[in-house]
Amino acid sequence: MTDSRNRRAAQAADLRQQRGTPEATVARLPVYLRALTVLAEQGVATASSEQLAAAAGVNSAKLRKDLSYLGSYGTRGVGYDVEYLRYQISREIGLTQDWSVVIVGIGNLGQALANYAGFTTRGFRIAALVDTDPELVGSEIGVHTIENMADLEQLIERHQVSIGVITTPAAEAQNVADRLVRAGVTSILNFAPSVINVPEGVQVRKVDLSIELQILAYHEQRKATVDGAEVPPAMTDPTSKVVEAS
Amino acid sequence: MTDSRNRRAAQAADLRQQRGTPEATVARLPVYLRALTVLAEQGVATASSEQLAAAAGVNSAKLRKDLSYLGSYGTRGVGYDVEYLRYQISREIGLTQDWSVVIVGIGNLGQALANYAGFTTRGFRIAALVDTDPELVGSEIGVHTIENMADLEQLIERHQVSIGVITTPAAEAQNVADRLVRAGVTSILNFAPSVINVPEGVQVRKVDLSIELQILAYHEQRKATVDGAEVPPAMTDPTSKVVEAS
DNA sequence: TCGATTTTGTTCTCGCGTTCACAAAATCCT
DNA sequence: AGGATTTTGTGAACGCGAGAACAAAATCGA
Repeated sequence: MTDSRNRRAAQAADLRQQRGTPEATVARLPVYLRALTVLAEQGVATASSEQLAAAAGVNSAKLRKDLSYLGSYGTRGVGYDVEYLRYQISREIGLTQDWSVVIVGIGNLGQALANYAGFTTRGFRIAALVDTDPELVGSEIGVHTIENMADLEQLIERHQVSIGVITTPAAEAQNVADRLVRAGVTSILNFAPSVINVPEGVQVRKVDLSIELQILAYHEQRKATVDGAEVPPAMTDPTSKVVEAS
Repeated sequence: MTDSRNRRAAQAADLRQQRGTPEATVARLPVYLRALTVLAEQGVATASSEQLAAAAGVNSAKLRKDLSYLGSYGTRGVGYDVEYLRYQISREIGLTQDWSVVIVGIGNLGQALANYAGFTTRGFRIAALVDTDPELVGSEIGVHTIENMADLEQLIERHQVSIGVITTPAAEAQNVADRLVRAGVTSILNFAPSVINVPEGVQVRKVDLSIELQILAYHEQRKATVDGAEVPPAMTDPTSKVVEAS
């Protein structure tokens, strides 16, 4: 009785006051933001949860619940004011201020990211491009000059960088991450195909092309084997006892 | 009674026989595979779930449960044979055969992906690079020649492409996806910053740089506001009605 | 002014995924 | 040979997120 009352109270507190927006919701806010931007460009002033959800590719109940974590920004019977909601989400995400980003490793991918338009759009600013290769250091990409990896710490301090993007080979990713963290970076976006360890309180997100492809391959194979019933061959005797690796 | 017996039986069936590997597990298999490859290169023949989990950056119980969906490939008291497990996971994912991939949109990102080494590694083969820009068509990237978008369908058929990678601007992504699907592609990896709709049975995975950055920004802001207690300003009168936000 | 209609915000239920904890198997040591 | 030790495989509990469903608010029309 007291129990159920407490639980209900805790749940209600969770929902709004206790500053706890679920991770799953946070991950969708940028999607809603983009959908709203598209609608705004089309001149739409007000949108229902149904319309918004369709534009964002999600269920409308889920969208409403997600938005309810930010506050009551809709109007019953009417919908959401596009501009207003857009601003509120921007504010919640933290795009009302600029974040300085450093890109470490200016290979193919690093260059592509440096040129990526979506990067420079409101909210993020490339503070520096960094590489170890003496051939690259000093050359220019767009408006940026590639800086020397030796100066990483200074650059981070000077430009107040809080977000680091790692586009180095896998072997160097951990080392780069360590240096970023030591220099004060507290969020890392890792494109290198390796797991990196960071201290508590540092956010890491990972983007891995080959993992994505492999997940797709898994489903492809499932389709193929269900249809054609082609079963992959077993490995030649799983080692006599357990080992004697090939 | 009969109910609970049925449920228990169903659960047991789920676990191994009913060919149902949970999505969350599937998404981690590539990570385990990479960890195993690293261990193999270091000459490690056998690894415990604890070691493997550390290398993959996950909890050991989770790893054991994940692997149990594939079968009993470990030895109690000993651990897992690295080469054997590596093969089993490869087989489960579907890397014992090659998958043909087409990349549509050869801008900065498309070029970077085309050159990406991890792409060509075992399991995936770039069948074609495609773009609409007449300036690009015919030029070469590595061993590949950029082909005309008009020939997309023919290329897909000729090379038996089952996986499409979209690296076009957002505005064209849906159109490209439609054409890919109509031509027989059943898996899509979408780098364009837009939601794409596909029919049932077609797998889509989305990689979005700016969404990742925004998620990081959210957490950065949370850290900043918790520490410094800096509260973002409210919007100037959010439309006459709706509110008058505090 | 009052009922009908629309659409949000929220409660409730269900299922999935994570984690704990332990029994079952395999090895090692005496 | 047999007990001690290691480590897997899995049953069970738990927490989070998804979705259905509905009550509360706001508008509209008569």
